[in-house]
Order: sequence, then structure tokens, then C-alpha cells
Amino acid sequence: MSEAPERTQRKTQQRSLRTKQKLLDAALEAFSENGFKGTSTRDIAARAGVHHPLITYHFSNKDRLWRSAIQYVFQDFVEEIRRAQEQHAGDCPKGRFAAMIRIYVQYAARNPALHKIVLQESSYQSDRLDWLSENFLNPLAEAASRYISELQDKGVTPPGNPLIIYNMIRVSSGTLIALALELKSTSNLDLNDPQVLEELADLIIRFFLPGDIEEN
Amino acid sequence: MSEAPERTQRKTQQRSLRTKQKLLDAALEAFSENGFKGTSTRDIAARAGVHHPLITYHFSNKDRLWRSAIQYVFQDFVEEIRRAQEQHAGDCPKGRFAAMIRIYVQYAARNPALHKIVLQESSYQSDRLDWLSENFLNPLAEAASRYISELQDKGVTPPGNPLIIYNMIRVSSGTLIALALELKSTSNLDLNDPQVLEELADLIIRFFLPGDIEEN
DNA sequence: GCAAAAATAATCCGGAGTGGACTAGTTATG
DNA sequence: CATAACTAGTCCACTCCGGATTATTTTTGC
Repeated sequence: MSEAPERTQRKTQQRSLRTKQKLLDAALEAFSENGFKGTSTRDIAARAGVHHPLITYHFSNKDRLWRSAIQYVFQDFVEEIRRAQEQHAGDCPKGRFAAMIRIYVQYAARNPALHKIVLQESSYQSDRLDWLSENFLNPLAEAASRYISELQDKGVTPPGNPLIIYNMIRVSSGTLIALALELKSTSNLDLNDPQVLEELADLIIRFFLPGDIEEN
Repeated sequence: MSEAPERTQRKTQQRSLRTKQKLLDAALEAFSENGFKGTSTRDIAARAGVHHPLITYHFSNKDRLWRSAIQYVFQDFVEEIRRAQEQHAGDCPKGRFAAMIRIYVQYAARNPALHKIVLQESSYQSDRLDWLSENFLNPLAEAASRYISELQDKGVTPPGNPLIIYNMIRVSSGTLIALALELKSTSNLDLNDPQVLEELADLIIRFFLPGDIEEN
């Protein structure tokens, strides 16, 4: 068959990338506050300081924008975790996991959208929730619970279903931080304060990794 | 000035109470799924199997309905906690707290709306969140953290900011259960299964109350 | 059993806000 | 400097919203 007309393919312009970036950031913020249904494309555009039809231009529609935003934040997160693993490859198992928990807590505080969006999407059944689980949440849960199993074998973590334990740790760190607004109002706990964050990480380590360090 | 006309004051009819009840239940369900903004009075009325202007008739407006629903579920919850405290008044401190945790878990599973609505309202600042904190969440947090302090003095719970520890326990139980939909999808964990719930409660007790029982 | 109060049914309304299509104009690129 | 890439500005058809209003039915107290 005939080839495509072979017109010159120009590279994407810088300002285009900037608009896309602004839209992604704005989308994360908006979706994390009001959920998918509760967020209008106009709101996102306004937060990005951009005209709203540009969403159609760059992302086709609201749903694709949502998926792009999720991919963007989760890939960044996974990358950070991967780097941390490399960096602490030489540590003892408990030290390694403790380091991961600190990273997890720090990341959750810096990117509140990550856990907030999961909360938003968990409130009712939807294709988005399934997609989120399948592509991002499930792989993370799998890897983490394998890790916890090993720690249990080494006696660092008490026995019990690793999947449940992983989720306890996850909500104690990420989800708790996602509730920062409420905790500030209810308990006058400021989870944006680095010191409080450190205290939280210490407590998670103390409670969930109570066993002694073993060298391997 | 002149007295009120002194008309006969009839008692409220049974069917009125039933409609109110149906509306409250429907409101809790709807608000927990879609939040305040995301829920329409029409949706609530439809869930209750009732015409939507009846909401105005019985509760004046959407906001008052929301507050009534919250009061309804929280007062029921507090009452249950109070009964449990009486019932376990004779137990040792650790046993008493462990019993409370089991009650907490069971209640969260039976009334998913309680924690889900808190999640919904925590996603952005609002008068409702302040009202919720002031009237219900704060008193609970205060009482619980005093309790945890005592347990720390007795060596049952490791040291650390009792407010943070309380919130870790809270999210590990209630909030985790509120995320049942996601956990089912992500980890194939069924938090409606009584056995899984029991396992969760056991784990919370094991991790957060690791110390030995002391008789007092 | 009957007047009147309480509760429910059935419409109606003005308006806000939705996602997305479309066209005209501007800016960057080869 | 022609043209592709991008953005501004309008527009539209539509759904849905919270609440007001009126008509009708059901229950209550006498």
C-alpha cells in the first residue's frame, strides 16, 4: 500500500510541554480534592492558568487526562522507590525496610495527590479503580508483601498475613498523611511539619519492625 | 404580648418517622460514596424510595440532612463504645483496649459510612469538616489518646506521641475497612469476611499492644 | 365520623455548570 | 517565510441542581 504522505514531522514545542505539565499538575490537585466526577475540566484549566479546550487538544478528553496524571505521579513514585532500593542495597534487611518507610512517608507528604486520589477512587466501584489497582496498586502490594514475608522469616516483623500488614503500614503512613487536613483540625497535628513526619516514620518502624536487626 | 393561638399539638406519625429513617440511611450511603457536593438530594430520595421534596419537608435542606445523618451514626457509635467500656470495666487495661479495638473493627465493617464520610470530608477544607472535628472526631481522639497514655505508663504500648498512635490505630482499622473496595480489587482481600476482620483485629492488637498484660 | 393538621405526591422553575466541538488567530520551526 | 503546531475565544446542546409551590391523601383528636 502507499506510504503516508511523509510530511515533515516537527518536534513538539517547549511551550506545549509546559502546558501539558501545568495541566497534569493541576489535574492531580483537582482530582485529589474533588474526585473524578466532582472535578470539571474548566476547574483544571483554571488551576493551570490555561484555556479549558486545551485539555481536549492535548489529552483528547477528561478520562485520558486522568489516566495520564495517574501515570505521571505513580511512575515518578515507583522510580523514587527503585532508586532508594539501590541506594540501601547494602543495608541489613530491617535497615533497608526502615529506609523505605522513611522514603514512603516523605513522598506522601511531598505529593499529597498520590494517596488522596486513591482514596477518592476507592469510594465506589469504577473502571478507573480497576485500572488503578491492576496497573499500580497491585504490583506494589505484591512486591511489598513478599518483602514483609522475608522480614517475618528473619524475625524482624511478627507473623500474620503479609498483605494485611502491608496495608496497615500503607494507611498508617500514606493515607494518614492524606488526611492531614482532618488531623490538623481534629488533633492539631501538623503533618506538614518535618518533625512530626519524622516522628510518624519512627513510630511506624517501632511498631511494625519491632524485632532486632539481624545481619545476613 | 398575646400568647400563641394554643392550637392542638399532634404527635408525629409513625410513617413520618419511617420516612425520616429511610432518608437518613440513604443519605449516609450516598454521602459516603460521593461526598457532600457530589451527592444530589434527588439521589438520596431515590435510594430511600421517596419523593425528593420530602427532604425539604423533613430536614429543611441538604446541609441539615447531612448533619442529621452524621449525628445519627456517630451517636450510635459512641453509644456502642460506651456500652463496651462498661461491659469490659473489669478486664485488665490491655484486655479492655483489645476489646475496644475489636468493637471498633466490627462497627466499621457493619457501618462503612462512618469512616467513608470522614474520608470524603477530609479531602478539602470546609465548614462541615470543622463541625465534624469539633463535635465528634476531637472528643474521640482526646479520650483515646489519654487512654493510650495510660497504657504506655503500664508498658503495654511503646512510647511515642499518643495522638499519632491513636490515629495509626484508627486508620489501620476503620479507614482500612473503608477502603474495602480497593483492597478487594488490589489485593483480593475481602474485608467483609468475618475471618479476615478477626485477623485484622488480631494484628492490630499484636502490633500496637505488644506489651505483657499487667493486673492492676 | 368529621374537621383540621400532618404528611406525601406531583409539578415547576430559574439557573448554573457540564464535556466537548469549532473557528479564528498566534507562535515557533524547518 | 510557508506551514505545522499550538492557543484563544465562542458556542452549543444538554443534564442536573436545590428548592418553592400547590394539590392530594392519610392520620389524629375531639
